[in-house]
Amino acid sequence: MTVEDSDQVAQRRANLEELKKLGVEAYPRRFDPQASIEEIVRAHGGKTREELEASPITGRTAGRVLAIRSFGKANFLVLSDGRSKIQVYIRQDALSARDFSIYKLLDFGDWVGVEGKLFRTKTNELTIWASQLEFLAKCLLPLPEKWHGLQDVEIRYRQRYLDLIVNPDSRRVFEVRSRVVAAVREFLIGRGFLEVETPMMQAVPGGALARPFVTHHNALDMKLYMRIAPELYLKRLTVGGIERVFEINRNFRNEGISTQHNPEFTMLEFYWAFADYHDLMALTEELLPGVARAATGTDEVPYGDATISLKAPFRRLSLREAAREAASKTLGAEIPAGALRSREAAASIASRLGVEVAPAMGAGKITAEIFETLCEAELVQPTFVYDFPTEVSPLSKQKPDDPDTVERFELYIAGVEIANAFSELNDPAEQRRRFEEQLRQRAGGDDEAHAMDEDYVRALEYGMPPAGGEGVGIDRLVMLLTDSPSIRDVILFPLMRPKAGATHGSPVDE
RNA sequence: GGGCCGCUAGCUCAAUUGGCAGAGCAGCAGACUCUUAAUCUGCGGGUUGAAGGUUCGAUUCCUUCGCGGCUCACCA
Repeated sequence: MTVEDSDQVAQRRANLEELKKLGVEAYPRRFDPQASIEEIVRAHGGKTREELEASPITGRTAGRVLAIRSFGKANFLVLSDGRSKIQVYIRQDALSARDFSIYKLLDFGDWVGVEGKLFRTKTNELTIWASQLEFLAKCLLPLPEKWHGLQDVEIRYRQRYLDLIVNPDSRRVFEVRSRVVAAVREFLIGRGFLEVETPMMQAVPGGALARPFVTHHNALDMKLYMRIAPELYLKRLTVGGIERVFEINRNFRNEGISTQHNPEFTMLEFYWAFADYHDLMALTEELLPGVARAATGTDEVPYGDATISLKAPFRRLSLREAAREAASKTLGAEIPAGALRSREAAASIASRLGVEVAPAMGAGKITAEIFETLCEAELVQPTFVYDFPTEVSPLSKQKPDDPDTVERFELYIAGVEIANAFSELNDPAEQRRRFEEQLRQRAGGDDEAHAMDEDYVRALEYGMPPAGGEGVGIDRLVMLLTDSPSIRDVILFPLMRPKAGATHGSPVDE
């Protein structure tokens, strides 16, 4: 039996028909609430019974019916606007016969508008004593149970609207998310950054090492890629003289799905002319605690069993040193400094650690693998991991005294990479060499290696100012700030495999 | 893609060794003029994710498939 033909739905349809017979419009055009439920509760929730009697207040609001408690001639509704709830007292002798008939035909989930004086019941609950009841929309399908709510995570993700109706915590997560994005914008705009939008569909997908989604433009008959990063476009804008620029938008990567990965995810990227990666660390130490306070009220957030302090300064850890120390500890033998610089030594250490080494991987990539395997999960409190091998960083600027190392850091919190930043490579000749090296990697079977982008190199030839650039995973930041274990908990409509027979989202224009 | 786990009424969950598929909430009928998980009385509600197999008999055991969760790999 499907939901749609259950007896409960038949009953709801019958109640709707009864309403129509009474001359009640089933789907009226509008209602004019004087205030939302949230606003009424905020404005008057602190008033005592005596205060409400002394200076009567009329409330006019609307919401979804989440509970009905009936006593014959005296009845209570609970209305919700998704954030707050308010009780409505439905008394037969206070309402017109029509309005009381509407009450009797209500089902859980229906939308109604009410008007009446605010008072406190014997049990001291703020309540609207309804003098008017308007029917606003029918809920034809039964809602999840009122006490346990909706537990089935699959339905929570597929039918987010149900989750939002019955699980206030879910609503809270997306309100925090909205405040995070707003706070990031405010922070950057306040420091002179210009917000822009760059192409989501690109002929050459670049700016990250990842596999793209492919699509096709009919009129131009050309292959297009959903972007994996906005990086190369934003840096073109710094060439154009936009010295501080940022974008908050979606990236698309055709890779696995996990608690930390959704195929489309939201990224902040910003570029700051005349700054380097040290400046970016300092800015990040301001940005994150500020955003946390704006979104949640605190910069010390619970996450799982841990309490994460986002207060500056963050710990700093050299990637090679972290990998060397962790490997020494795991193997029980001190690895000499510099050993990870040699491919032979690095490969030997990796194989002893059980880290897989592909033939095309150089010392740098092997070191990065060792770091990810041994260290990542241990970095619970905010930690800048800095100075990456050049091999894994084709767009970053080298250190002046060490061409095998670039000025790059990643910020780890709760074992997860939250941000990735570097001093931007702006030497076109060196950039071309890096792209060519990536092409060799690609020829060697690495289909995540970076593609050549001739126009980007040309842009650098016009002169890009020295700049620092950083990407921050907004979804992961929101996970952290809402204590959410899965990225799907912070994305309203995460990608799900369609159910067999489902028509939702099927293409109609082919 | 691999491994492990799950899928039973609208929702949340039971069901002993393989032996009549149940409860609470929701729904329906009734009582009740301040309840708040309201209460009380009575009544309906199932292709146990799908298809096969074993068996006198399958929610239970076996096979395949679907969807999901966790995890490993890849990645941010």
